[in-house]
Amino acid sequence: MKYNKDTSEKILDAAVREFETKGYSGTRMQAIADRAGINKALLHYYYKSKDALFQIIIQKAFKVFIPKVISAIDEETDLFETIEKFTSSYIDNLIQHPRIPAFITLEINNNPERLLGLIQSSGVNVEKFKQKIDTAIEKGEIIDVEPIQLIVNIISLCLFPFVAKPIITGLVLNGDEKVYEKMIEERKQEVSKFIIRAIKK
Amino acid sequence: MKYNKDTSEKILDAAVREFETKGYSGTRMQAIADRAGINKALLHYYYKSKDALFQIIIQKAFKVFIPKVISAIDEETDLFETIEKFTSSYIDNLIQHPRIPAFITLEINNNPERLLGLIQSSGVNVEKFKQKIDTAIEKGEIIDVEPIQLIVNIISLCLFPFVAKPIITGLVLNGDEKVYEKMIEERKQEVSKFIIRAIKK
DNA sequence: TGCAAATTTAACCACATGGTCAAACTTAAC
DNA sequence: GTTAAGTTTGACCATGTGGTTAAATTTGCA
Repeated sequence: MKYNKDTSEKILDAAVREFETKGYSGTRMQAIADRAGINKALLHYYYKSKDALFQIIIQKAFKVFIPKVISAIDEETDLFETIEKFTSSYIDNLIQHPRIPAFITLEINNNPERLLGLIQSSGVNVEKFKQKIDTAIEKGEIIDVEPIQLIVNIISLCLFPFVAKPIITGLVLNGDEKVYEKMIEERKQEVSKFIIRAIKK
Repeated sequence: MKYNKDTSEKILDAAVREFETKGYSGTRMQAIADRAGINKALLHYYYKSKDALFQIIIQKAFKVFIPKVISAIDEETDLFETIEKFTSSYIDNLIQHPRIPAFITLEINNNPERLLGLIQSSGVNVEKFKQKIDTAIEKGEIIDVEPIQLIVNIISLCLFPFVAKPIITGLVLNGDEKVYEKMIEERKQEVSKFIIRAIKK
């Protein structure tokens, strides 16, 4: 018998919760242990250091997203369908893991090197998407846009509502979480409609 | 003679730098003192605690933005002009204070209560903007959109590129800061064009 | 110049934090 | 039940942290 899978999972769950809300430096090993219902020494028995635990969690977070992102872009469909598939599946994924964007934002601003390597080596390929945009422009399907601007727009519209959930809920929606959730759900359709309307000839 | 304005400013500058990049819990009083070229006791002589210093900096950050945001929305112009004025002046402001969005995002996810009160009491009024959108729909100037979705879209397109600067620069722009700056500069025009094209009838 | 107030400093404190360790406990196989 | 490996624990340590204090230095002004 080796590591107890159950305990190991419990720790990971607890650590994700703590890191996602408090960030790396705001998270206390004691808090993770408490949340997992174990003691600090056991925590260090399973994961040798705070840094190691953090690294593992970041990697898991990326594994959730990157493959889906890639598959949407890679498919041999036209630009409009790509945008539709990408935004809806991306937002859908984000609904299931809503705290990840804020977490990544937090940490990438704090320690860009640590995360950038991870993202870059994960195989996301923006070039392919740029080419699709260029092709659509040549074919006269969309207006003449700067591919980078369009890509930034798409990412912004998908991600920002998750990053800024407290601001949106508190400021625009008077603190109503239900309205927030409904709005996000609608965005699975609305975002691509909005984008396509903005670029279609 | 009372507090030395110069020293006080130097401390504030240093503190802003530290808090903006490291967040509240990641920031060390010693680091602020070092950056300001003074020692820790003097730091506490000017600002009684880390929390107090942080509070002052947040309030300053808000004072920079809120008034400009309000003035753009308040003007008695039509929706299209409001969007143009708002996005270009907002992005322009962000260019001058590029680290504030990430800073606010970090802290609002960490401690929503502390910041939300501040924002809410600052007099930002989303209702006025909603009404402008409703009016434009009634007049048939724009297609039938959910005002909240449009507002979230506008904010997302303005803010996200600043929040996610390291991701965009690293992943989409191959680490080229100059390209990033050029792209942001162009967004002062591009964002409103994009939005208006998406909603204009 | 002398003095009182403002400013700056080095040394210090209490406490929190990440991490360790040897001992105790569980478990499954023989 | 004995044993040996894996698992869990309380007590502990070194260091880093925000914050204090009393004494020294500088400053403006009579």
